[in-house]
Amino acid sequence: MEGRLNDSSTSGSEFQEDKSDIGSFGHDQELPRGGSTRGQFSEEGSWKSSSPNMIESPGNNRKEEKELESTKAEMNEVREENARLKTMLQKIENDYRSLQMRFIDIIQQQEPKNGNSSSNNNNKSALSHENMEEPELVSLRLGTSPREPKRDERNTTSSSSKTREDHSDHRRLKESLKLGLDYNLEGSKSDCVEMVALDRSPENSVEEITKEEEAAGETWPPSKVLKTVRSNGEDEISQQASVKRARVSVRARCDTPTMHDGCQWRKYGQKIAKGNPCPRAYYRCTVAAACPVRKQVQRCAEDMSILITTYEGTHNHPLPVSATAMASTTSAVASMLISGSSTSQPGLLPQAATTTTASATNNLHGLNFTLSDNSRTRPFHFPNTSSVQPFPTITLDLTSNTPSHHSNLYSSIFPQSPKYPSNSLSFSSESNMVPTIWGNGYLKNGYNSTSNIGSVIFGRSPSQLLDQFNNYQKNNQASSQQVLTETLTKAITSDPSFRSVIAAAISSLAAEGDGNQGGGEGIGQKLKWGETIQAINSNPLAPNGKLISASNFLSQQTPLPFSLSKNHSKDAASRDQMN
DNA sequence: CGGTTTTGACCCGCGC
DNA sequence: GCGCGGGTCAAAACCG
Repeated sequence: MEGRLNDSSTSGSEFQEDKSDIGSFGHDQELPRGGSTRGQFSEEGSWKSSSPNMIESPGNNRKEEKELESTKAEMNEVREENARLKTMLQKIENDYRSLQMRFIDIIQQQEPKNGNSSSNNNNKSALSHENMEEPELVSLRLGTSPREPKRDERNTTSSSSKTREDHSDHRRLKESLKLGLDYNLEGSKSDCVEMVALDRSPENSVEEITKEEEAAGETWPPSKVLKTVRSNGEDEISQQASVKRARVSVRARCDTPTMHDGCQWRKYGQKIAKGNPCPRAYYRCTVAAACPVRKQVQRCAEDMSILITTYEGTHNHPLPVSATAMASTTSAVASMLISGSSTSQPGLLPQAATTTTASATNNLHGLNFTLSDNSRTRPFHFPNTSSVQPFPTITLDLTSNTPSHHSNLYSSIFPQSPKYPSNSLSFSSESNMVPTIWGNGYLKNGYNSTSNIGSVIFGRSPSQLLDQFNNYQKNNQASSQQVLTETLTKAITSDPSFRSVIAAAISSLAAEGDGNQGGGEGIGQKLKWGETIQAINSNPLAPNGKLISASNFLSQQTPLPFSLSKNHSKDAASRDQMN
């Protein structure tokens, strides 16, 4: 897979067909594994050419042998690194456990004092209290609350370490914990709702960053805000906002006009995009009036059965459980992109940043994803989307059973326009792990507190994912959700790579401090995974107490201070202002 | 009647 | 400056 993007960015669309099978190639999953942790594979012409599809002439055999050797060597390196990462993860888990215990102790001590002060505090107290009772039942909200960013400065040292420092400040303590990880008892519906009530929109967070407002999510209207920002020329704000606006694109086979992702959408526009006879539909989330989330839906011109849904923004409201799957997935993936695209690029993909190929592929413990830097290369045109991609875009491809095309679609579908010289991150369900499953519509009770829907289903083949997806669409039954939950739990607990991914997402969310991602995923995003959460939460911790950029953490184990890329923010900002 | 969809117009950025 | 294309707006039409 990895090679595909390279190919796509350098060779043009002709390669799409040839390499389309690479993804299903047996060791495809194996090779990338861990490769992402370094980006060593990024310069691999060798990497990609190891693919059988590349063997088109006898002369290639020799070359291929060499490449095979080098690839093996790389694999060994990667394995070693994987081992290191596992060790590190283990250590971090232990750290987290101790911190968690400490936190519980603190809560227990503080609880009697604070009693019933404010409603919010009540909520938090309740949550904390519940955590004490069942600390292992943790709900994870992959989005940071809008407010978090503000506290992020404090919390860049990680929520955990923060708790150590501020024993006296109960509220801050709780809030800091809320930042990267919301604790919640899954069993309590009301808790879920209230938790969400604490959520604030990402954009709000942006505003709050600058205005230090304490107002709740009322100030939301994103477009309004943006317009105001535009008029006021507050570039920084808009930049910050735009930085967050990574897009997550999901490709899946779907017969219906739009995928059922559990959210309510209102169509506000339709346009025929150049190069694709199929109209592109624009939807807004209508679950909440001011929800900034939008999605674009368009059929793939190459394969009409493939529906490309691009999500942008973060929900600023509680989501129905059935919607959290997609929301949390996109949020997590987007946050990975955001964090990785700016700061980690040099670390992750040194080659990508310096070579003309400007595209590199990696694999995250079997989670294939690709970082492509098209800032220098002119991505070949793909008929489906000639549209400029103002924001970094991640593609989740669930069409891996597609015999062709898709291999290169990641790069082609979302050619990073020169306009936005950032990395794009693509996931493929071709890997043995990954992606997403959707719920279908609302559950009867709105929020199903008892079903801890895993939003990301790993350890399944693409076809399995699709099957599950179809099941979801057809049946919309809690039973299948239960299956998913189990699958998720299993995957999470058994596969450190997933934990790493989630850790990346969380750490990036926390590290960004822009509070964008999260708000909304709120309640529903409760990943029931017991101790796994520990690893996730602790991963971001760097030795120096600072949060590691997710990608950096994953890629190099080297704690690097997180910083936002100005390039990104600027470019994205200009786009943002359009809204 | 309220919410959603449709659809032409409009705005904006970009490239030439 | 102009045209193009993407994205959004908003009035009208549609629907349950």
